[in-house]
This record gives sequence, C-alpha cells and structure tokens, in this order.
Amino acid sequence: MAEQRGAPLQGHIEYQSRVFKALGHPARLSMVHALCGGERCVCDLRDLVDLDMSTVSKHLSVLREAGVVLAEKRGNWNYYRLALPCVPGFLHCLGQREDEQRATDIPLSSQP
Amino acid sequence: MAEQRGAPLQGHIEYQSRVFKALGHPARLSMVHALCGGERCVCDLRDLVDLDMSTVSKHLSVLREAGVVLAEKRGNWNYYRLALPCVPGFLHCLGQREDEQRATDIPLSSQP
DNA sequence: ACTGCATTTGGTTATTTTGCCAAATAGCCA
DNA sequence: TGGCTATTTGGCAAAATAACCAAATGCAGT
Repeated sequence: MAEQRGAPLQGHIEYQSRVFKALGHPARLSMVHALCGGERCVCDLRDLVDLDMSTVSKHLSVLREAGVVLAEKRGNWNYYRLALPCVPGFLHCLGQREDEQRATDIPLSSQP
Repeated sequence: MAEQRGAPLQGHIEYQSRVFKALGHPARLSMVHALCGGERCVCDLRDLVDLDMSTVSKHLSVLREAGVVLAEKRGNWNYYRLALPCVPGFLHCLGQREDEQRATDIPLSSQP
C-alpha cells in the first residue's frame, strides 16, 4: 500500500485515517453511537449489532487500537466507553447534515 | 455483509459509516485536509498524494459519493471542494487529541 | 473536424477486511 | 480446585478495497 511522503502531515494522516477507518463500519459505528450515551458492557453492544460474539470482540479491538474507545474490566464483564470527546459532536453535526441533504439535494447518489 | 436490523438508527448508520469509510484512507484524508484550505483542482490533489491519476480519480469518486466533497467542472479542469462543514472542526479536534495521547498515553498501540 | 489535455471508467491482480467456528483465557463462586 | 460465564484469539473462506494499465470521455483551441 502506498504511503504519504510528499504530504506535510505524515503521521497525523496515519493516525487520523485509522480513526476514520475504525468508525467506517456500520457495526462499529452503531456501537460508538451507543457509547455516546455512556459506558456499555460488551454483552449490550453484542445485542445491539447482533453479530457473533467473536466478531463483536474484534470490532471492539479495532476501535480500541484506533483510540476511539477504552476498555475496562470489572469483574467478569468488560465495559467500554468513548475515548474521543470529539466524536459525539461530529456525529450530531453529520446527522443534521444528512437531514439537510435528504431534504434539499439528490438522495446522496444514484443518478442515471 | 450483515446489516443493522435491531438498531434504531438504520439509515443514519448506513450513511454516516459511508462518510467515515470515505475518510478512512490516508490518500483520501490527505486530500480532504487540503480541501479544508479551500477549493483545489484534481491535478493539485494528484500532486499531493502522488498516486496514479486514475487512482486519485477513484478516491475522489468515493469522497463524492459519500457526500464529503463536491466537484465542479470549469473548462478543462475539475475543482473539488468540501461539502461537509463539520469536517474541519473534527479534524482539528482529532489533532489536539492526538497530541495529548502522544504526550500522555501509550503510543496508540504496540505493547508486548 | 482534429488535436491535445484533464479526468473518468473498465478491467485485473494483490492485499485487506469481515464473519463464523473452535479453542484459549480470565474472573467469579461453590 | 473445578465449573461456570464473559470475552478474546487463532484460523479460514468469502467479500470488499486499492493500485496499476489501457481505453474512453469531455472540453478548448486550431
């Protein structure tokens, strides 16, 4: 895979794109949405996305390694919470934007 | 690929995760960073990421279809600009966060 | 109409991601 | 200790993504 070399941003880009990539999957984003409402145990997140436990765990590890969430083990359960305070605001902003686009523009894509 | 069904967010998630996925690639994110500084022609963006023209074009189409950027053809050149006002602020916030993590925490991952 | 430039599209291959199953790990409680 | 539950890891097949080359498209100028 090609790297950025000419760009002045280098590591920034590397780090930030990892965050975006982590958020760029429906299951992971759903879980992050839930975490915006506060801490959740893995079991709750699993119920939310309805995938195999092992799959959920791997999704969570992607989010963890990107620094989007933080895990804490208490007793037998793992609790996850948001580690990136910027996220909820951005999601909210995106939500508004989405509504505007729905109302004003073309349905996001699909044009013959 | 599995869909969200149990989640109350459905289409939101679909749309938003597309945005994140679009931003989740170093080349695309670099270009978006550049676009935060205002409109750019494709040729400029190409120079920035130093990839094959066709590759750049496909990256831009991903961003376009996610609604992150807007294209406008003027004469022989295509100019792209940011379509999502939320983005620059979020990038800035992420940047700050990154600095904090570098200083305070573990280097994002890599622990024996 | 013909030529030249900027960009997009089509096609192919290599790499990465996703999701399941099975097995390993970790913490409680008897 | 042994068993139970919650979660993570390892491994594999299927699907999605990214990069290149070649060919097509669109617009300007001659």
